[in-house]
This record gives sequence, structure tokens and C-alpha cells, in this order.
Amino acid sequence: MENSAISKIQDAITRNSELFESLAQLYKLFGDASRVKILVALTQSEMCVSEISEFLSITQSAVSHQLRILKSSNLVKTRREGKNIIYSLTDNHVRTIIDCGMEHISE
Amino acid sequence: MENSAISKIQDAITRNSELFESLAQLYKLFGDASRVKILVALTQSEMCVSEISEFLSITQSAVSHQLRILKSSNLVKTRREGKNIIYSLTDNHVRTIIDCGMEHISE
DNA sequence: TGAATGTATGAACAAATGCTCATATAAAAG
DNA sequence: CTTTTATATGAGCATTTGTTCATACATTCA
Repeated sequence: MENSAISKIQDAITRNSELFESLAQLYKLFGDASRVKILVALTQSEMCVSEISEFLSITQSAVSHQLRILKSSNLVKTRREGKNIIYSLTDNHVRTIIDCGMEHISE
Repeated sequence: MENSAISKIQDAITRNSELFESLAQLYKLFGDASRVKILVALTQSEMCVSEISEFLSITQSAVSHQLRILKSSNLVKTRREGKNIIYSLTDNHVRTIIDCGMEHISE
């Protein structure tokens, strides 16, 4: 009775295990201070690497490493402009997800 | 001109650094497959530890460890019912955040 | 062409994370 | 009480993660 409701939930989760692993993988991208700061910045404006480096207290190298992660996960995209590589958000999902979390923070 | 727009963003992020660290901290909780699965399950129904253990392929001990993390972060709460400890979501934010991520996955 | 500038990459390492195993705690059942 | 059942906790360990340093790559400028 009650029990079967629970086991349906258990089954659903087991069956969609990979889906939830992707979900975790997505959230993991937002689960680092440097990366969220980068993403939040990009919700306001596209930026080049050195501009991003200026407000993170890590080296340019570290920024590049993080940007590579974000790019390979398709959260950000790039274009070259002279000497600079300009990073921007791939789509609006990032904005939505950040807003979602912010709402929880400011309870 | 353009430059001042960027530096305002940089400043805003620097000033609110702690806020974004909290945000990252929040997302980190969703950034593990075991934990999201637990949270997703709890969006459907409250459950005791052994029920949660049944669909995660980890030991009861590991489940308890994860639940402790979720509880100390106030995402879940507990009540005792006889021999069992029943876990449930503290509020609806978890649901909202998960839905938000799911929307990105199923683009 | 050569120097300078902006970005990317690989190796190395410390810190954090998630798990298991063994065991403790707490309530229930006998 | 004693045993059983459900959950929690601590130690130990392997893996992952985020960073730095050194250096490579690519474009611009002189």
C-alpha cells in the first residue's frame, strides 16, 4: 500500500540513474566558488580571460583551467577578438540556475 | 566607457564574494550523484534511511554520512518513528532547484 | 622578423571528498 | 534484562579537485 508508493520511487530513480548522474555533474559545475563567480560575471557581460582574472584571486592559469571545464561542458562559448578570447554564456539556463540558487540563499 | 561596465561587474563580484561562496556551497550539495538521488527521492516522499539505501548502490553507512551532510545544511529534516528515522525535505527550494537543473539537462 | 601580450596546457601537489569497515548508540521486541 | 533492528559515527583510504609553476601557443605590434 504505502510501501508500493515508495518502491515506485525507488524504481524510478534506479531506472533513471544516468539522468541523475548528469544532473549531479551539472551541479558540480556550479559547486566551486571560482566557477560560479565566473558564471555570474558572464550573466552580466561577456568577458575575456584577463578581465575574469582580475576579480578572482587566482592565477590566469587557474582561470583558464576553469574556463576549459565550463566550455567542455557547454556552459560557455568563446570567440576570438584580436589577442583576446572572449567568453560568454552558451544560453540562458545558467542565468536561471543561478537565480534559482540565489533565491534559496536569501531565504 | 565599455571598460567601466566591466569593472562594475568585477567590483560587485568582489564585494559579494561570500555570497557566491555560499552559492557554490549550496550547489556542491547537489553535485554528487548519491545526494541528488536522495534529494530527488525526497521530493516524492519522505523516507527512512533503509528505504533510501535500497536504491543507492552504497552501504547504509554511506547513506547516513550523506544524510548528515544534507541535514547539517538544512536541506532535509528528520523525525523519529519507532525504530526508524524519517527524512524529508526542509522546504520546497530543493524541488525548485532540481527542476531547474532538469530543464537544462533535457534541452 | 622578433618582441610583447593574451591564453592554453601539462605536471605536480595539497586539500577535499565519498566510500567502506568496524563499532557505537538507541529504541523495540522477546 | 537481553537481543535484535535501525541508524550514526570515526578512522582509514583511494579518488577527485583546484591550484600553482613552468612553458607552449597564437596573435599583434614594432
